[in-house]
Amino acid sequence: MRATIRAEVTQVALRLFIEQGFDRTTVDQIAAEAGLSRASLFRHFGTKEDIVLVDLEAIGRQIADALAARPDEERPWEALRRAFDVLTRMNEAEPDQTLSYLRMLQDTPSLRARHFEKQLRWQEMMAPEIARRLGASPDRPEDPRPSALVAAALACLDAASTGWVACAGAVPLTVLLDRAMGAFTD
Amino acid sequence: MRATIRAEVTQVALRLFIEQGFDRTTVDQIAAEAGLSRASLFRHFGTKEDIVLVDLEAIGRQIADALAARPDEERPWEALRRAFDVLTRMNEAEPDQTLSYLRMLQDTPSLRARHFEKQLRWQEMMAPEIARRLGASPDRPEDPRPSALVAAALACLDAASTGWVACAGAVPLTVLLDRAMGAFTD
DNA sequence: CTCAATGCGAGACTTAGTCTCAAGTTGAGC
DNA sequence: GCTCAACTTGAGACTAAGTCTCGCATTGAG
Repeated sequence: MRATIRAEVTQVALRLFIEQGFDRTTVDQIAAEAGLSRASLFRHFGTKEDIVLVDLEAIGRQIADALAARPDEERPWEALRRAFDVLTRMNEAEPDQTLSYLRMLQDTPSLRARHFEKQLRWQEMMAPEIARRLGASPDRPEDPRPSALVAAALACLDAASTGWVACAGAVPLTVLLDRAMGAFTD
Repeated sequence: MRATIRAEVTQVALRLFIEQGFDRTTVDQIAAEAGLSRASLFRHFGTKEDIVLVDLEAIGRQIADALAARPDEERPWEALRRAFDVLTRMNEAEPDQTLSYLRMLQDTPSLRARHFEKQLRWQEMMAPEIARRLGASPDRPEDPRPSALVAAALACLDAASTGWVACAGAVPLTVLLDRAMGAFTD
């Protein structure tokens, strides 16, 4: 099964990355330990970074769905905040795992970079819904407000995550995210 | 002179990247056309991306300085907006050049990724000043507000830049940036 | 003029990522 | 149970980025 293989490779890679660091782990090593060839590994995951970032694709869809499900009368910023509950709930379900994952993410430049690319896709998934709520016509790409709002919300999410890792999860992510996103309405 | 060599290599690389695309241009080709060895090129620029992104370091410092020079009574968001005038002035001075530069940036994933890394450094340069203005104690890294505000402002800048490229520079960047950053205070 | 420091080029080496080809696996239809 | 087609895999060559070492040249201070 495609999904099973991928999940297993991701598990192996995650362990190795946390044990010895992302850069000191080669794709060959991951392939060997996961019991498949280098070539096959690259067929399942486009890049080394994707091995531990593929799931973000699905998470992005979940967030976008949650956003679309928010009531129409809710203001965009509030709707975005609530859509992120998909993530905060994940954090609270597996705090330790999430913490080491985020730590690895934050101090590995190439992973940070790819993660940002994934968030750009999240942005593309969410922006149309925000544009709709703003009453912006979709054929006016020069209106930067939808992208700006979504990207800013994601920036708040990143800032909150960084703070969460910095305090080792002592302050709940929801609180930090409220503080970050609340810095605008004060 | 170090700076002279670098500027010349950057010029050559910029031309090649725009002519044939970033990915279809090899570092060897740039080195050959610029008249220096591959090894030397990598001594001046850490990566291929840096060849056209090194200057962002200095621009970041300029923006941070501009931010620090804003009056104390100005609200953080407004101060950030004004600090970006450093950039909008650059855009207006060389519209065509900036346009093709931004176009290349936006449709080359690896450049986008590195550009984001540079902006993270900008964020680190600006955040302390915003923290000061918020009266946040610097030894409380779990306060996500300074990072959130700065990152959100940069997100607005990116959204505005994207819009500016999308309309081929028809609407001034300052207008788009005002619109993007104004989406929060409405 | 000498010596030390610095900068450069040559070239080997590692690793990510792509591509091709041949062998194996699976599954539908007979 | 058999066959053929479609898909998957592994082996291995290949490209290109980035690192490292070493030996040579240039230069600047004394």
